[in-house]
Amino acid sequence: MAKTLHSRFDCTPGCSVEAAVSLISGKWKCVVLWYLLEEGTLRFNELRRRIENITQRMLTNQLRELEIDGLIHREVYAQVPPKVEYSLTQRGRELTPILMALKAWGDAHIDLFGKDGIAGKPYAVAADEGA
Amino acid sequence: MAKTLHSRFDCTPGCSVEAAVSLISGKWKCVVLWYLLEEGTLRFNELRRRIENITQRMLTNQLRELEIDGLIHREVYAQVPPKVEYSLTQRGRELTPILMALKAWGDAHIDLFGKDGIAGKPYAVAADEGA
DNA sequence: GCTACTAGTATCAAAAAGGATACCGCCATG
DNA sequence: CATGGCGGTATCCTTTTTGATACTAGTAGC
Repeated sequence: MAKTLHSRFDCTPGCSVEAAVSLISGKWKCVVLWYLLEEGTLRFNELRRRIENITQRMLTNQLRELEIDGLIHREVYAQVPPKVEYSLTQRGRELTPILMALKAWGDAHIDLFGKDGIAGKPYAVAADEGA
Repeated sequence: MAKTLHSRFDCTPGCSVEAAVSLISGKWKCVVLWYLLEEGTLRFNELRRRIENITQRMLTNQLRELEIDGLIHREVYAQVPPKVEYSLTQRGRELTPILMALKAWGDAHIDLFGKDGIAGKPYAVAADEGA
């Protein structure tokens, strides 16, 4: 299977695959992206309540990084009490195929992740069908 | 755009998207996967020479993790000098759509990553087209 | 007056990831 | 005899990431 697709591959260090992965590698980023994809627009505490277990610091953190990377939009309303809404940018919405592919793969191989899921590390059960 | 896809989304903490991402989040993992996808089977030092800048320790490390996750196959030949061949498992090959989607996105938004690429952090240039 | 809500910060500590370097046995080559 | 290729380990250290906790300002409700 190797030789055929050879042409368009060029994963030198710093390639676009690496780059794209790095944008969604934060511990909670894909969850945030997923919720925003699902619900369109959410306020800070709405996200916080949905995600559960995430600390305020981490949520702020992940949101900031996603914003810096141009994947989400942050809308601040000059009110009191404060109101801040988060939504996907166009660029963020374009991640959809990636998220879908990830989900498809994850669902197909869900057996890898024991009952404790990815959080609890031991997703072993190596598959040696060789090459 | 939100309401329509609602049905098959269920990104609770530990969802399959998170899980899948975590398997390719290592610093060199997607590069390794890419090379194996491209070339089919490679020996340890062949990978090492291709990747450049990776230390022996990190390569061993990433390969071990990929093996544990069932994405690559490690074939040891009882020779001297030693010979160890790495290749993708079926499960690993099924990552292809993900890698492709990542590459497509990365290529489309390559402008995000300044001349120093992802390695040098500052991929700013936020895009505020709102939602 | 006390409480809670909003969307955060600040500070500290712990854990995980990554990097540098040196070393291993064994063989072939020079 | 020294060197290099092979596929790693072992050890130590630094950086990055994540987590826990406490704090902020201004308003509303009790």
